Amino acid sequence: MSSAHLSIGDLSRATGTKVETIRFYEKNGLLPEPSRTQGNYRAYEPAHLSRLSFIRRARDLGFSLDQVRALLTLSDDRSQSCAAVDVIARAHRDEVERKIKDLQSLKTVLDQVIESCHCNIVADCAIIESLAPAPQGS
Amino acid sequence: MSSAHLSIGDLSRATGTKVETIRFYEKNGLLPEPSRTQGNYRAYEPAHLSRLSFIRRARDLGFSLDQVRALLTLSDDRSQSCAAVDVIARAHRDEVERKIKDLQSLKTVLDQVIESCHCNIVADCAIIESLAPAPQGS
DNA sequence: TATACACCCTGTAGTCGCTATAGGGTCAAG
DNA sequence: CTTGACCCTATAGCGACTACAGGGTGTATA
Ligand SMILES: [Zn+2]
Ligand SMILES: [Zn+2]
Ligand SMILES: [Zn+2]
Ligand SMILES: [Zn+2]
Repeated sequence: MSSAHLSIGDLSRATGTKVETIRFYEKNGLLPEPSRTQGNYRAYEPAHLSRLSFIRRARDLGFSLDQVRALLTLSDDRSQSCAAVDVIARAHRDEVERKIKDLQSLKTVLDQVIESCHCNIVADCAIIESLAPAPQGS
Repeated sequence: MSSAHLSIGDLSRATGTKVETIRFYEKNGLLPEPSRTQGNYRAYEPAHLSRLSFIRRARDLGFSLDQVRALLTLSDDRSQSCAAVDVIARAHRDEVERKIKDLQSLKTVLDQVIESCHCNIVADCAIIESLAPAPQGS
């Protein structure tokens, strides 16, 4: 029946996840504890592999571990409304959107600062000047 | 002469930096240790305030503490060429640019995933489906 | 003078999502 | 019988703070 057990290294290779990370997910309640072999090795079922793939895809999409935990719980109760799923996904997208905007205005400032530097000595450097609040002298 | 000493709270209010963060900067060599009062309180000079402002502005622009440290060192030796300043600033801008691109393609995927959800039950949820690698049955 | 209160001190531990050791045990092949 | 790949636990580190715990200081007021 259970001849198809997978080692932690198998899961690692199958999902591109470091072995330590898989153990970390287990310790943090994202991946259920598998059974063990005689030699105390973790022996995973195919369901573990599915679950780990789910976690990794969600992580690749930038969901936090808390969000992944919530998504996993939701996906386990398949008769529920998916409204809660939608809330999590939209909240995450909004945050990504906000980060993009923040970084874009940051880049605008950086571009200006860098543009203003004419590569003289530090005393005249516009980059440094833009960081320093006021010249110390006078 | 030195009647204008500033307390750590003064620096905190003047720069919008938490007191603990100021002590953290000191411990990590970004802000030099100030003299102390009789009661062992930190007593800052105006130069400390300038330096802290510099740090904060650089942090606001997203420079890492290592980069800030380097910028501070460069700004202290005002006769140097500003080429090194330029290198740091451009490297940072490139990284910001890269992050924007990464987040934009991430957002594209999230938009697609969210768009595909028609708010039925979890069993049919396109968001969950896009995370799960394959249905367990069959 | 007591005491309340705001402020300061040190030191340590927590956050997030891993990653990297240290110091061992297991298992199959040669 | 030893090598080597794999596995185990436990702990500490990353970056950049933040949040205590458990005190001390300094001043205004009842
Ligand atoms: Zn330049
Ligand atoms: Zn310059
Ligand atoms: Zn929906
Ligand atoms: Zn849905």
